[in-house]
Amino acid sequence: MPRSFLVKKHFNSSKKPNYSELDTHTVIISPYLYESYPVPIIPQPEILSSVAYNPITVWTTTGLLPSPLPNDLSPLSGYPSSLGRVSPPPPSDKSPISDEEERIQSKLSDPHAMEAEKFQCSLCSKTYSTFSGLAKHKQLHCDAQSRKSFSCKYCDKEYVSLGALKMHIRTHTLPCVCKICGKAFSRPWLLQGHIRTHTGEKPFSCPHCNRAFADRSNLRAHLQTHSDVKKYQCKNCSKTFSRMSLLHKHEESGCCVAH
DNA sequence: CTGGGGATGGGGCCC
DNA sequence: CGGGCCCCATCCCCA
Repeated sequence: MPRSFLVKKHFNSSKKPNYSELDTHTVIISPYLYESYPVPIIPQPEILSSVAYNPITVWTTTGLLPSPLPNDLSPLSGYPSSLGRVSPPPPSDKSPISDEEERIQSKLSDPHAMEAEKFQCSLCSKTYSTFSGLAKHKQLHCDAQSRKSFSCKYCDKEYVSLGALKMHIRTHTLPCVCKICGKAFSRPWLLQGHIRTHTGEKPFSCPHCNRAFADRSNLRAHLQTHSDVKKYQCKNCSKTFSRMSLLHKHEESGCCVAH
């Protein structure tokens, strides 16, 4: 489910950035974050398989989608397999237009080649028996290309800004690696939050009770339990819930059907 | 089945 | 433009 209006679903008419510049390097969080963790009981990432902990290689070497972090390497049970949700890469790499123009030029100079092969669009792989057919098709693409669009090479998502795309690509490359358990994250602050699960640090305290939380969102969810007013109401039975997910569960359990 | 905690993902916003 | 943080959402697990 897209959570941003920036995400565009349509797939053609994409503008490809220079991915060699987008691929980010592994980020190791400052060692002081690990100081309160007594003994690393799980192998350090540097002695673990580079295949397992270098997600970049997963897509570039296979082109398909095995799980970047095999389940048996995940030290913490019950992780939602977000990695498994990653969509497979598009079937073919899109080559620059200039390359294809070169190819077409060489075909024009070789009539036999023209008969033997079809003209293929570099953007959507559609093929045409004639050059003019391809040219017409590409005109449509050019119109579409005038609308700014940056598409991900790992999945079919598109973004209106390069920055948004770069941020998204981190969700594939997962450059932030936990030194303790080797789990990889897309952003440093996600890793920091994860490290708190090792250290037990809970910086977010509830003002109404003694509970503390490692994550602000979880504190916010907890605060709802102190509130008399539940934010989420079932449209059918008017029952209210403290969390959207609880309302969804309620609806899925058949309330809406029953009414 | 319900409610709540824990962990995580990911786009947006601000500096 | 990038990093850090915010906010929302989701999933899993357990009582």
